Amino acid sequence: MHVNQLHPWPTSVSEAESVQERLRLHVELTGPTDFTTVAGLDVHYHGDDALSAAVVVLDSGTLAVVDQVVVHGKAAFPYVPGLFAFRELPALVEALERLTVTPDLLVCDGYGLAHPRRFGLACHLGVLTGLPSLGVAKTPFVGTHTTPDRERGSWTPIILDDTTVGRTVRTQKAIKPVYVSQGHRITLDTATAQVLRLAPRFRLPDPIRAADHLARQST
DNA sequence: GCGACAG
DNA sequence: ATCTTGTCGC
Repeated sequence: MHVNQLHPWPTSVSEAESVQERLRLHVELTGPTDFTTVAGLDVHYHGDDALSAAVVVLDSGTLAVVDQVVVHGKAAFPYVPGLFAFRELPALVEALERLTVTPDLLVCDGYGLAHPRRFGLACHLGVLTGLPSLGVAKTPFVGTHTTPDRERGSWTPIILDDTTVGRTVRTQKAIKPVYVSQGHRITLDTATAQVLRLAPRFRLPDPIRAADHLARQST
């Protein structure tokens, strides 16, 4: 698939923050509710700045693998909370470009709207590709929230500056919740429903698990 | 001011 | 994220 090229690559924290402030204006918070194929994205780090970026496309109904790509590269930015996306973006974009199919939804490992400038990795990948996207994180990052009930499917809002920016979602009974937020061209209801549908058996959605496994195995 | 801070 | 041992559960 084709991905719009990244704008002048930031070389400082302030430049990276400017890129986020500019691109965030393109985020759309409504979109389709159903998807034929779904891509999971994840990155595995080795040593200093070496990394493997994996994308696995699954059939949305059967969860069978349709296509997969691994790219080996280097972190493109130092780790700075809030600018985490700049580390993995070039490798993930290259992996997406090498896909033979265009997925209908990107399921990203990290945050989307639940971000200090409302523009986490999931938003960034969504805007660059033009595809619907959502973020699933394993730990809280910004905002306040309460604990959801222990039943699978229960959730609570994540609030930042009096605005809902995501949800804690219990994907399995009595298992730690995940933190879901919108990326691009998707509603929070749809993002929540998709995460639950894609995580029928484990804490994390199958597309992310598949990408995680592929990135690890590729070492 | 200090610590914490997606991966 | 990674490092590494221990522990729990299928």
